[in-house]
Amino acid sequence: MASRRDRVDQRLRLSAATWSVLAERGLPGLTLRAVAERAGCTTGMVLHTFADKQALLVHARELLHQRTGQRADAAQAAAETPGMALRAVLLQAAAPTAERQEEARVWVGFLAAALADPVLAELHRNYNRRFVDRVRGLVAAVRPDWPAADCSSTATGLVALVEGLNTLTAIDPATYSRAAQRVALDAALARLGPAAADHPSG
Amino acid sequence: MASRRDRVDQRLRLSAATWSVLAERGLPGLTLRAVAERAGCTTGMVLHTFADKQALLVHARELLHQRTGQRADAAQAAAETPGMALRAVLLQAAAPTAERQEEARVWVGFLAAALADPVLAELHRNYNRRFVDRVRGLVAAVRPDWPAADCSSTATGLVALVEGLNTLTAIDPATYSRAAQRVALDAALARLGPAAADHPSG
DNA sequence: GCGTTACCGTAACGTACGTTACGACAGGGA
DNA sequence: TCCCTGTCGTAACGTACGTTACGGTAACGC
Repeated sequence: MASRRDRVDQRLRLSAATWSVLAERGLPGLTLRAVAERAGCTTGMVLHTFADKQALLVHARELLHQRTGQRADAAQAAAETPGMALRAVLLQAAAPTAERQEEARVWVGFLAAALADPVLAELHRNYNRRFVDRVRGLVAAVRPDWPAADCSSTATGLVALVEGLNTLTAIDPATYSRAAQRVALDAALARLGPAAADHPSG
Repeated sequence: MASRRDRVDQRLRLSAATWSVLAERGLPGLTLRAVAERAGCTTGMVLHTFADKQALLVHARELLHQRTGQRADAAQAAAETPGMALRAVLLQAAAPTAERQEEARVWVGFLAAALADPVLAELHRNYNRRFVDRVRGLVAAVRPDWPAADCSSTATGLVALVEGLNTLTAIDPATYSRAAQRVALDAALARLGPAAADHPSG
């Protein structure tokens, strides 16, 4: 066979371009032509790498999940105690750095797309439940004395809070600043007792 | 002039149809033709009532705000204590009745649209800040001893939680059931002291 | 009753979309 | 070297969109 270019790298670049366009132009601006232009190629190449638009969307969605998962892993691994790990994981999921703010916009875009696309909806549910599981595990580590049901409900509540901070930050960063997010998160974590609130730098 | 039909009623029906289509087909499915079909008329009539698609979107967005505001007013007025009012307002904003679940989907659609449309974004910010103000006032009524800054941060946190419950319910009603929402909300309200948690029926 | 005026359905226009077909080109195997 | 297979840019197709122009129609003022 001839000129076997790096397909994996191409898929990655294209889905990153998808992401970039989605963050900048929103869901209506996400067209194959815009993605191709952003990636520096043509729509022909895009549809040679992905079967159709949905395949591109799905891959970009998986990429988003992969990145958030890796960052959560890193935050969790760097923490010294379960309480700090829980706080770090939640904070990085909601923190509005410039890069994260772009991710929040992309997240909202995929959420809206998922409302009309069963495949994306299934992905979204799976990824979110995985995140809930992660948080539930950390909650259980912080409060081993709690029954499983309490850990579960606490986890869903914390995830909902983070999700809400995410979406609200995407549309109104002025009201939902980084400081406001931290305060809201620490207030929720205070319910877990002093162990979770025990953090050095704030 | 001739046959002065009820323009106000027409605008209301059309924006309701916009809403209905948005809930059912999502943002990509929201076309003038779909709205016209749902409203039982033609695109010509739609564009005689509204100047263009964005005007229709704006009106539908205002209608959504109006309905949520009215329901919040009702919940607040029916409560006997400030604590119960706060809980009722937050619960009705997050509660996944069938009608409310449709509203949650519409809300997400408008949110995604606002990310690419400055006019809708401005509306969204204003309406959300108004809701935060409402919640802040209720928090201050429940805890008059708290400084304003604490009431403010508590309000933003509660709104973020409700918003997160809303979006997550829209995409995954199984995980975020009505019961799960109530538990998460009551857990957050418990931070305000026993006054807010004091509710008769649950 | 008739002219006028507003209303709204019909039909078309231009554009942009996702997708497809085709041709040029470049790298291995004989 | 020649062929052959895979790659990707080009160009077009059909469709659906937002929007506009136009004509018929029904109600008021006189």
